[in-house]
Amino acid sequence: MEQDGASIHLETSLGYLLKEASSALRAAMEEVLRPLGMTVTHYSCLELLAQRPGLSGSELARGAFVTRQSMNTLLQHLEREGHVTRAAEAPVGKVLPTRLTPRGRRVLARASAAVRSVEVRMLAGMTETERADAFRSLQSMVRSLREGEGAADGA
Amino acid sequence: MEQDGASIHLETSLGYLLKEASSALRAAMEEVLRPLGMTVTHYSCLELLAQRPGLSGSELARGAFVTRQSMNTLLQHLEREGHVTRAAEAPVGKVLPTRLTPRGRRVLARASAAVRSVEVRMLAGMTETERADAFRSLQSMVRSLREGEGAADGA
DNA sequence: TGCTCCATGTCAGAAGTCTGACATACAGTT
DNA sequence: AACTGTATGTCAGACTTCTGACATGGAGCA
Repeated sequence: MEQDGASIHLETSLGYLLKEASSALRAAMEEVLRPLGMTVTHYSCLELLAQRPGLSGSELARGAFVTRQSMNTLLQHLEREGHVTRAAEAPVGKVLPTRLTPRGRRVLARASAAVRSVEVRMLAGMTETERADAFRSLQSMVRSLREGEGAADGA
Repeated sequence: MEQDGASIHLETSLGYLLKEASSALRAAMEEVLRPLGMTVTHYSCLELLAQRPGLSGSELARGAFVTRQSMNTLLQHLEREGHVTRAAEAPVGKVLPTRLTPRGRRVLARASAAVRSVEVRMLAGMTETERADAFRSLQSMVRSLREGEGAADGA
């Protein structure tokens, strides 16, 4: 409620601000997705599949920024609800291609519109310059962070 | 790994990029925090308390971008470990001020250094212009998203 | 004063995500 | 061909966070 601002270097931290922005976006997305019975991860998975049909579970996990175990759980859920289909046998290796069903496509259409409205609102409050700056600097951030990661987990 | 580029508008979405950057930052932070036995939320709470002693649970929750229920759970945990102390009685209203213990301060010092190294790495990969651009545009994003939050009209 | 509205702290249960572990499949090397 | 390394899918269990609900304390107003 009351910011003195003086001693708070969290307020000047780019990392903190990034988290704040991401949190605000997520909250806004969840707000419009909830009436549709969907979560953000849910939607991300479907959107990914719409744009790149046949993605594997692991690829979807990377695209949605969760572990492949979490994505596996989600996929089982989505398959049970008839939103996606997975090959019973792997055509090659162990990779199981996943695809949207017509029903999944319908659900996604509504969700996509809802999410788009959020992104539109976000962009509407920014100048053209700010949008370009945001894109460039965020890409730079990702690049920097990925560079020195190697230590812990693979890939 | 390979972008066909044509149909993937996720790659040009500012929202997706924001999520990607945030995810990369979070992963990098968790990687350096794990050896210290801390999580990001854990650290956020302590850092908040160091900079604004006496914050209430709800205020901490907002600062760490979690629900007050989650923060409550975390605070009980932190109190049991002797990292923070909470007044048994509310001096005013129901608000329970929380403070760091000397031990909490020591733990935070190490965590803070680790997190700072991540932020330094992130900033090092960006030009001075990019940093300023990132700050300005992210603030703009947050502002836009917060504007229409309560009014989740039936868009 | 009494009433309404809002914020806080907390409990309980549900849901989601993560880590750890294992078996399998392919590529590259020897 | 055999071995090593990497990647995938999956199961199991633990942990974290969330939603829902309730009681309490204070501010504002009739």
